[in-house]
Amino acid sequence: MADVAKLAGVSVMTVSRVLNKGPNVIEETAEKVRDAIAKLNYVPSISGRRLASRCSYVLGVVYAPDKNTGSWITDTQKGLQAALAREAYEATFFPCKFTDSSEQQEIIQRIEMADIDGLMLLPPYGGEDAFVRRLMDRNLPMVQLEPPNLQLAKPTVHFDNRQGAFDMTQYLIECGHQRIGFLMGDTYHRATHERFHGYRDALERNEIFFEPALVAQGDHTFESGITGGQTLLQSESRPTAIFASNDEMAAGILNVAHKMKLSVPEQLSIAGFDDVSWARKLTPSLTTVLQPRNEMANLATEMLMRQLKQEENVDNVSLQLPTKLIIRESTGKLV
Amino acid sequence: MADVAKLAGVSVMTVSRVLNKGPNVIEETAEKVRDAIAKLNYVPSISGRRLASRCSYVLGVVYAPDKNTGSWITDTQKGLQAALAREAYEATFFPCKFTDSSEQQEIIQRIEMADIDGLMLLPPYGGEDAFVRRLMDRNLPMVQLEPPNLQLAKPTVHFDNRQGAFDMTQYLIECGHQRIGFLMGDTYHRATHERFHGYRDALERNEIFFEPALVAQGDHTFESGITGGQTLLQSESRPTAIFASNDEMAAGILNVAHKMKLSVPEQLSIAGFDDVSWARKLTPSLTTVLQPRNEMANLATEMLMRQLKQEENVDNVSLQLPTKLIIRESTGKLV
DNA sequence: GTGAAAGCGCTAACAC
DNA sequence: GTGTTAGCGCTTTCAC
Repeated sequence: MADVAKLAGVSVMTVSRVLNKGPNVIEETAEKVRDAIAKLNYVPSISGRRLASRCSYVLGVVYAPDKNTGSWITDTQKGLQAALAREAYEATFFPCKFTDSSEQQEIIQRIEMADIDGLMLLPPYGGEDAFVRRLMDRNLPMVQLEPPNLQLAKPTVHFDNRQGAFDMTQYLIECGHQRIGFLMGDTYHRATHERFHGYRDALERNEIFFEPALVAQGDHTFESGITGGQTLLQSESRPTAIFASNDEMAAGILNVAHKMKLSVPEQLSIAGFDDVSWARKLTPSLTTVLQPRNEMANLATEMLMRQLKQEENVDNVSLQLPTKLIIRESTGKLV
Repeated sequence: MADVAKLAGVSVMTVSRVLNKGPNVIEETAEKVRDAIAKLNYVPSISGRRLASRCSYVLGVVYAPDKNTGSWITDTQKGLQAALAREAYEATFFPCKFTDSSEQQEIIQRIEMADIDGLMLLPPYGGEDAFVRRLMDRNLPMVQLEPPNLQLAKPTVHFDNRQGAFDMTQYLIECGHQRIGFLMGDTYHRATHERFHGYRDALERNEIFFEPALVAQGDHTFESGITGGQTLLQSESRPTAIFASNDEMAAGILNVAHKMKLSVPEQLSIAGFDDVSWARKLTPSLTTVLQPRNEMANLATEMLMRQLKQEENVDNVSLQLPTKLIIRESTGKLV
């Protein structure tokens, strides 16, 4: 930078101002500086800037690679990176196993060491989790995506799961289904309850009596889709449609249906939730509820950024995003 | 750090030495320093270290989120993060669209700005690509994962695709198949040719005459699996098994088979390559070839690290990793 | 074994 | 509008 200043015949301060698009630089001077920069092939040192400005221009992202079997990470990264590129920020990732507290301690240490300006929490983190509370104590600007618990998690960006599930159930009913099974997800997660509510809302709206026997408990894994699917399909009064609380489980039910020689959707409709990247690649392709995850990450990043720049206090912001019904081949009228 | 030094009654230099596990610190002194660190809840500033040591402790990863429909990124991140955690390094990601050269210019700028110590290139990058060459000119330590072209890409870590494809074809033959279709991937990619070679090797070994009519051209997408599958299955002398050059395309063929009411694997065996995360969630679950991608990333990271530490010159290293046959439900004997 | 001095490349604060 | 001074928190170098 000193070289640039010398070549441009100005002080380093002016160079710095040009670089940061600061005010108080006359266009003519700025031009000279830019010329010098180009001539010297100068690239500013982010480390120097970080140290001097006490700001790292890095956002941390905490996620659980093993739990996020959906496209959470990939989708999130897309939205995140789009927002970051605009602001010349970077991201650094903290993969967690989401298991024991000794790991939590270690992650917290890594986060502290990493020198980040803000933190983004992906599911299954969030809410009242001891882990999150410890992070909040560090009072690092933070935003939680689709947290398991909404109350204790502001600021947050989350989906309207209830409406999404309502839409799906309503659609299945309109297809002529009256006996609609529901495969629940992990009960500790907020979205699970919301989706179940949406399902019940739609039944009620259509004056269909809710039958507990049509509900099975899963845990969001493919395997639980298989066992849950078996439970529901082997019962005497088998449902004509099953709505699974996520795509993984729906894939498991698809597998069960195949083995029971039930053709989908002619004899059984199957729907999922999430629209993971491979939902459309299943056979038959899966009807599901799209969560605009990259948009979520984009918005969350912007929120974090506004907070960092002190443009806005977002402590109480809780942004809710709509979902979208994606109708594919796995659902339809009974034949 | 100055505070720690004062409290421990030593100089900052000694604190630094303790932190970096440097030599020339008597255990007793080190203990005092550690106590002070604990008492003050001190966390060293990575920015200060970076600036002073002219080393960022960050590795860059270039990848194409839209092209990597498989589990490349997720798997790679696992292996990468495991290796990084050991070395107290971080990673920063550069998502690319892999399209026009104006984007390439921009990415190169972002890479320069990012102040990274080394670079890891994920497919479809690598080889003789102009983009890569420009990166190499920066002479930043670099390692390429499964590059499209091996010759111009050292150092590299890649899979033994030919052997993997041989194993799969051999297995299909042992299942009793004689007419085995092959769905090719993008021809610009090295792995495509290797897999095709492996397929032909196995045919030859078993004295099965190679029939060009049994080969269709795809481009690694699900859609090309559908069109390719249709081509192969609508031909008069339809194959009894199809080996697709990746899982995406195999999923497409599965879809075609379903629509043609061909039961898999009773009437048609279908195999893929890659073992993406959702291969086992297809119905029937997909027989495929596992690439230990996280191990690859782990090894690549270590190579890069050794290079950074000048422990080893890896300029000519080209590490080849074995693949593994994963037999699931989509293949079997003809019924 | 330990410490003092200098400086990494930048920006904050203020002076002009 | 622009420059000067000081210092961010660490490591390097060299002296002791």
